[in-house]
Amino acid sequence: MVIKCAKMEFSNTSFDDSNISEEREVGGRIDKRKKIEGADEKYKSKNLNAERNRRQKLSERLLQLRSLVPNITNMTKETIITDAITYIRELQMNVDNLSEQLLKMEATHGEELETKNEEIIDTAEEMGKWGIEPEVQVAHIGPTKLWIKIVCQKKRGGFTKLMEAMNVLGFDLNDTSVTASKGALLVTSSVEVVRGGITDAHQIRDILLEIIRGIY
Amino acid sequence: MVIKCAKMEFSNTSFDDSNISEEREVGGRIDKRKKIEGADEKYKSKNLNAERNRRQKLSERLLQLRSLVPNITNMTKETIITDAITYIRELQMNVDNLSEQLLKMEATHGEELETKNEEIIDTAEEMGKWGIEPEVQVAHIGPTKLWIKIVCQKKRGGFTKLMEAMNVLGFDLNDTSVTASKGALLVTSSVEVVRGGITDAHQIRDILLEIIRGIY
DNA sequence: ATGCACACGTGACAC
DNA sequence: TGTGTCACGTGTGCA
Repeated sequence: MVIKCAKMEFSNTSFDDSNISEEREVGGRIDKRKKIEGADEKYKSKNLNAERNRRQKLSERLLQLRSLVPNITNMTKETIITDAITYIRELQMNVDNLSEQLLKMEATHGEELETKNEEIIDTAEEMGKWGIEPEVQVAHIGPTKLWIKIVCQKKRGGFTKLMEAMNVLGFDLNDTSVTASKGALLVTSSVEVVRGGITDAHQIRDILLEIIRGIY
Repeated sequence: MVIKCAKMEFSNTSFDDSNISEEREVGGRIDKRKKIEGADEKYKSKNLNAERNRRQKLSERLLQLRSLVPNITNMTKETIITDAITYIRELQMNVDNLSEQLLKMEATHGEELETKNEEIIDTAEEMGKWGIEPEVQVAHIGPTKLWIKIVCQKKRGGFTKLMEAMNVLGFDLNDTSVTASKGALLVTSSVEVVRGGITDAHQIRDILLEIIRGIY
């Protein structure tokens, strides 16, 4: 394989290469090739500048890529690309793991909700099977004393929420009896209204209805 | 800038280049430069093969990088690197978003746990302030009838868990009274043991103690 | 024909 | 000394 000498003979015009004909920076190094050049400057390849621009752009891109990759082993071209490859693989694994964890977390949340819904369905079915209907009764048994009867679906934490709600309403529970049976919760309670709490029976009934509806 | 013709004259030995002197694959294209070559083969640069290997390795790396990036705009070297850069940026943003979401989710979970712990501490402090101690009493009031008294910290869902546990133990709750006060929960219940459930009072007491400890 | 992208072989360095 | 990396200027095929 031989390249003909006649075709290789060339020269650059002194115009656009005047800035680099004297000294050229090449990756921090100085290309002193000009020192062995002859004096004849005649021919210039057409795509010389194009090739220079192409090389420059490519080097810039390579530097950009270099700046993106944190793990640096070497400054050489090949290692830049290799590091970029390993970094991309790392990032891909990272994304996979994270999305997997996120999916699991969402799945557990969905599971919880699902089991809760199943519980509700179960209790609702059971209540319906036994002809038990949600019910709230409120009756005055004194100026600040109330008798309350609640029949609702049995649900985890429902009783506690009911208790908290009644505390917030300003009810002081004197005595409470709870019976859980057939998927339903029967609560009878004698309460005393304190701190200017609500005393109107109908209003209390509506509020309690809202509460036991809000639980589900 | 001129490169001397004498220095550019060169040739390759027919040995290690015999496989490529006839035809060379260059990126899917065929380099037919050999057709204009002369017949003189004398000089070979020392690092010719080294440079060839270097270029080959670099091309391989570039191809690897190419295979990793899904979004393809062009097959050119520069676009390969550009696409890789944009892809890396995408992956980084992806990782950031995912980890942020994960952090938020974990934070909400941690919040819940924290509030639960705060609740426990509060009830424990309140109970201690009022001199209320956790307590479980079990007494026989018939062959298959038990009277149970439980004093424990008030905790969301604790009562329901207690009920479920007693259901699992084979207890049928005839009547139950619950009083929540001073951060404590007082439960008195008369239950009937069915389906060959446990009837030994001490054993039941230990189990109930384990349960109310397991709740927290 | 014109521009573009590429591989090639080479000299110059750096370690 | 050699080994490896680089930029360079080209030749060549393709759109």
